[in-house]
Amino acid sequence: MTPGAPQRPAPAANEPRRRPTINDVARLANVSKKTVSRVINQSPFVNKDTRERIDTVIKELGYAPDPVARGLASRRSYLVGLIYDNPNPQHVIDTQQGILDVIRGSGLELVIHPCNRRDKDFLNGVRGFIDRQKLAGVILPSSVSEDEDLVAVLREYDTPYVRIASVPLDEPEHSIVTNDSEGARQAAEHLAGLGHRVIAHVSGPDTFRSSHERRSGFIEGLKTAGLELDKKLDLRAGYTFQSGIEAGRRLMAMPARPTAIFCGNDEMAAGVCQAVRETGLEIGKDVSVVGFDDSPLASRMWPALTTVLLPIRASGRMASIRLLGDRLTKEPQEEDRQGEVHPTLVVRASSGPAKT
Amino acid sequence: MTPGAPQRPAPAANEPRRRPTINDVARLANVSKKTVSRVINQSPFVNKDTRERIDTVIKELGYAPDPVARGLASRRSYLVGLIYDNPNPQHVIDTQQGILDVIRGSGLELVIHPCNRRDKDFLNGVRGFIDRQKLAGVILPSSVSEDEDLVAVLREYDTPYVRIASVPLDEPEHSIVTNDSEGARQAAEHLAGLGHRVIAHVSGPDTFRSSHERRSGFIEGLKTAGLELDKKLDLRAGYTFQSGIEAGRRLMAMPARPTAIFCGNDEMAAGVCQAVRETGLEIGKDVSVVGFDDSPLASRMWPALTTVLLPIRASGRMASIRLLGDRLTKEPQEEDRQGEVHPTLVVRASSGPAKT
DNA sequence: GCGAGTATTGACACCGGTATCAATAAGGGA
DNA sequence: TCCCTTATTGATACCGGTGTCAATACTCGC
Repeated sequence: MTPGAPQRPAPAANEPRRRPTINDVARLANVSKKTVSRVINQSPFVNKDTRERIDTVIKELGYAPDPVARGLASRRSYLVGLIYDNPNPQHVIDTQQGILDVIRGSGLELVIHPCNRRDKDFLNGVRGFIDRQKLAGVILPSSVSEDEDLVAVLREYDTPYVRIASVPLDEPEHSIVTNDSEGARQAAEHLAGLGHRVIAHVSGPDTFRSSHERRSGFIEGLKTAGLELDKKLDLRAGYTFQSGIEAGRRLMAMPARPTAIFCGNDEMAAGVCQAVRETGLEIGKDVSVVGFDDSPLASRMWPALTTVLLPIRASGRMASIRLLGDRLTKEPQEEDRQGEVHPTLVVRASSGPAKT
Repeated sequence: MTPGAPQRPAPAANEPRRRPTINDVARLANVSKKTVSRVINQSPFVNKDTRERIDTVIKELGYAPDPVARGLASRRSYLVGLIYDNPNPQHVIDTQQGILDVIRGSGLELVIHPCNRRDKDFLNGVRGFIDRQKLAGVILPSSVSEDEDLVAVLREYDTPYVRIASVPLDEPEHSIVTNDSEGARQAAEHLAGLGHRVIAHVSGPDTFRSSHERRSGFIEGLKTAGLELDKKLDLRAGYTFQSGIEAGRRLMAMPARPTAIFCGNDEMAAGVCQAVRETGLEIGKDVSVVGFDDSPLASRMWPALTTVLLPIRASGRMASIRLLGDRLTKEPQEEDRQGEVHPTLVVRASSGPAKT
C-alpha cells in the first residue's frame, strides 16, 4: 500500500462485510486493545485525550463490540431470558414488550423460554437453558415467579433474576409487585356501590398466589361496603374460558342467584357471561359481571366487560430495570424505577345497577 | 497430585460450579481438543474406537459444548431470530410456539425482535440486531415477510432466513406458504351455501398481501357459487377492531344492506358485530358474520364467530425446519416438512341461513 | 534534585471453541 | 520389502473480547 492510501482498504467486492474489531480500533488509534476495551467499558482510568482519540476512531469505523466475544471473555452473555408458563397470550406479549421497551438500544437481546410447570421435566429444560447461555439475567413473570424450585436453580447457576408477583416476596430487591388485591378491592367496591348485595366470586386455581390475592382483596372490598362473601358463592375454577362457563352455570342454577359476579380473570368472565346468556338473562342488566386483566377480549365482547387493568407491560419494564440497571445505556423513566404497579378498574357495560 | 489421585478434583465447596470444557474432555480421553471437536461435530474422520472413548468421557462429565464459544469461533451463533411487526398477539405467540416446538432440545434459542415498519428507523434496528448477533437464521412471519428492504438487509449480512407468506414467493426454498385465499374461498362458499346473495367484504389494508389474497379467494369462492362481489360492498379497513366498527356502520347504513359479511380478520369481525348490534339486528340471524384467524376472541364471543383457522403454529414449525434442517438434533415430523399449510373453515354461530 | 505515590498504558494469558495444515500410522501394490 | 495412499490425529493459530499485573510517565513534597 502506498503511503497516503486510505487506511481502511475497501473490502473486496463479493467478500461479505467484515465488522471492525477491537484490534482495528486499537491499530488506528495507536493504542493497545486493552485501552480500547477500557474506553468501551467506561473505565475511569483512561486519559481524556486518549479516550477522545479512541472515540473518534470508533465513530469513524462504526465499531461496536461483539457481544458474543464479550460473552465468552466475561462469562456473561448479552441475553436476557424470559421464562414463563401458561401463556395468557396478552400477558406474555405485554411482558415481552415491557422488557424490550427497556433493553432496546443497550445491545441486549431477549430470549424466550416458555415451559410447562406440570411437566416434571421442566426444571431440566430450564437448567439447560440457564446453563448453556450465560444469561445476563432472567425475568420471572407471575406464571412462574412463585416456583421456589425454579428460583433455586437460578441461584445454583448464579444467574441474576427478578420476579414479578402479585404480592411482596422475601426478596424485595429482586421483585416487582403487581398488587392484585387492590384491583379486586376496587371491583368489589364498584359492585357494592351499584347496589348489589348477592355477589359471587369465581377464582382461579388455588395453586396460584394471584387467586388468593384477588379473593382476599375482593373480600376486603366487600367488607368496606359492609358485605360478606357467602362461602357458597365463592367458586374455584381454572382461569380458563371453559371453567368459567361451568362456574357460571352452577351459579345460575342456584336458588339465591347472585346479581353480580366477580371473576379472577377475563377468560372466566367471558365464560360466565356465556352461561348467563344461556339462561336468557342479560349481562349488565340482570347480572353484572366483572373480570380481571383487561385483555383485548374485554373491550371486544358485547357488552364490553368491566374489568381490572393490570399494567403488565410496565411491570416488565420495571423488572428489566431492576435486573439490568447498570447495563442499560439509556436512562430509564423515573416512573419505571418503582418496585410496584397498581391495578385500576375499567368500567364498561357488563356491570350495571342492581335491579331493586 | 499423587498418582492415582482422582483426575478431576472436586471443586471447592463455595466455588460456583464450573462447566466441563472441551479441554477437560480431551485430557480425560487422552486426545487433542480438535479430535473432541470432531466428535461433537459428527465429523466422519474419527476412528470408531476413539469416538467411543470420547463419547464415554463426554457422558461421564456431562459435557455440552458452550454455544457462546462455538459462536465466536464459527461466526454463527446458536440463536434463531424472530422479527415481526404488528403484534396480533395470537399470531405472535403461535409463531413463537411453532419455532420452539422445533428447536427445543437442539441447543438453539429463540431471540425475538418486534419492530415497527412505519418507523423509518426500523431497518437500522434490524440491522443492529442482525449484525451484532451472528444469528443462525431469521424467521419472517407474514407481518414482515413481504418487506423487500428487510430481506435485502438479511442478504447483505449473509443471514439465512425463511419467510412465511400468504402466497408463494420468488424463493420457494426460503418460504412457507399459508394459502390464505383458500380459506377465504371456503368462507365465501359457506355463506353462499347458506343462501346469502348480498355479501360484503371488509378487508385489511391494501399494503398487506394477505388482504389481497383473502379478497381474491373470497371473490373466487363467490364466483363458484355464481355470485359477484359488488364493489360498493368491498370495504377497506385496517385489520383493527375500531376500523371494523366503522366499516360495519357504513355497511349497516346502506340501503341495500348485506345479509352476510366476510372480514379479513377476527378483530374486524368483532368490530363489525358490534356495529350490527348497534342497529338492533341479531348476529347469525339477521346478519351473518365470518372472520379470519380463529383467534381466541372468536370462540369466546357471543355468538361465537365463524372463522377461518390458519395453522400459524404449524407454519412456524415448518419455517424453522426449512431454516435449520441440518442443525436440528431431533428428526422433524413428516407433516412439518411440507412447505405450506392450508386454512380450514370453523363454523360457529355467527353465520346462519339467509332470511328469505 | 530525589523518592514516593498516582495516573495511564500495554504485554500476555485466557475464555472455549473451530480451522488449517502438517505429522504420523496403517494399508496396499509393485 | 519399500514407496505411495489414505485414514487419523494433533500442534498451533485464531475468533474478539476481558483480566492480571507489571511497566512507564507524571506530579508532589521535602
